[in-house]
Amino acid sequence: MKRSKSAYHHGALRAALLKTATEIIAEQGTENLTLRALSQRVGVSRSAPYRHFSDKTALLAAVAGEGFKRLYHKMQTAMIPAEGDIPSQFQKMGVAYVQYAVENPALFRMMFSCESAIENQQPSLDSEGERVFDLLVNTIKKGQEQAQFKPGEPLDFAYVAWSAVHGLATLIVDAQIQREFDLQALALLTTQTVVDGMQPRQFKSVSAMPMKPNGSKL
Amino acid sequence: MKRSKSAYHHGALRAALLKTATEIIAEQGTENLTLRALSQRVGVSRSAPYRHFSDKTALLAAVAGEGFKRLYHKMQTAMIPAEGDIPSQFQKMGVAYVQYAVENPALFRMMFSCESAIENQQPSLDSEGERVFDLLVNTIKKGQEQAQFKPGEPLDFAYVAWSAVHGLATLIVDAQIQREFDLQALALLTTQTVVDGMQPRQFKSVSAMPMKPNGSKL
DNA sequence: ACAGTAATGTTGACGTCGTCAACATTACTA
DNA sequence: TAGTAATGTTGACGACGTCAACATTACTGT
Repeated sequence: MKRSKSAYHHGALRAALLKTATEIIAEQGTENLTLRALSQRVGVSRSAPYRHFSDKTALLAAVAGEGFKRLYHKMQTAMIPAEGDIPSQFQKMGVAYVQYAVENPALFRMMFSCESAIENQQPSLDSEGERVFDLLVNTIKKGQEQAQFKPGEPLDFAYVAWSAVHGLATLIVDAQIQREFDLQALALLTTQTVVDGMQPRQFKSVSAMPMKPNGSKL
Repeated sequence: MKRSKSAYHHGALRAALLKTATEIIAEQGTENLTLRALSQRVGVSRSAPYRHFSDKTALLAAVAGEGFKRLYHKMQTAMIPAEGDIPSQFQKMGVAYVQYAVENPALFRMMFSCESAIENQQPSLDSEGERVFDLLVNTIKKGQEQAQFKPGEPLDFAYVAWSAVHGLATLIVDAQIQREFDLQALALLTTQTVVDGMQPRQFKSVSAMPMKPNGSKL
């Protein structure tokens, strides 16, 4: 642990690379992240990262994994204060999701563009993302048990809800929705609309129709 | 138009570049599109594209513009058969949107990742996208006039609806939702949920959901 | 304590890419 | 028909990701 003398070995290069890469991505965007510039900024030579990551994509995947971990944490803590009120929990998760994207636009974009490019990187990436999704599914299930949400396959509704907030986040991050807009209000309206759309019909007549439209694989 | 003799001048290079670029993007993804490979495939030398596009980004922007044009057309024709029934029009637009993304995953992704990178390319790119959006806003306005949708700023609801279908499309395109899933049904459920969420509070329930238990692929 | 090996970091080099300048060829217009 | 604009080509440059060969340090068993 002698950090003073010969600094030939960095000591915590992997972590430093992840941290600095995240910074550069936030500052200049993922497409402007260069392994050489990253290495230089960390104070190491250009091909040192290859001792810790098989290639650039693997490094990005690791950064994305960190991003998912933080997103998961943010969503989880956001829904705590709404304990008991499922629709409110639901809404707070969604707003936190959008907020995370607004706060980390380039990272957020990279998180979802890199996963499909990698297909099957180390499991951490997928599993982190799945934890967020499970959180959503479970909330929907609980809402259905409490008759706050209409019946139906929770997985399908989870995808619907995820689509709504993910779409809003993506549109903001891709500058399709100007940041001057009241994004907070828009996120609330989006989640509210989804919640309303999932609400069971108050005065139902003949509908109900426990739809199970998912008549295909999976 | 002597195409037989000396083919020093291509004649329609710009169009050929756009066409072939679209093909390569569909085949290998945008990140694997190379100006050199594109030029070679068109049968022209590597820096010929620079006579028609200031740089690679400009070419991609033009391809994206074509993509928006086709998306707009697909949505517009999709809603025609549902004339009069605003919610149905609404839903058909959304499903067409998702379907377009499923059919052109790489192009769809590029269309939205390139726009923010370019900021202010030629106006065609933005305006094409705005035409799609205007279509959505007008449909919502009409729906509100007919009391099919609850009152409120149409622009906000348009963003909500756009977010829902765009999110679904993005998640599919980014392989977050497996293609084995019944995407048609998911698109219908998504649009239906948004429509329900935008419905004014009332007692009667919506008629049966137009779910086709059949079509597993769009 | 120390040799030997694994881990980690460096340097040089290669191939590919986007891009530009200089040049060649063709189209078009006065 | 001359001359200029439009279009296409070639050579070159710098930046990038990546690898092989090498240098340095950490760590292990004895």
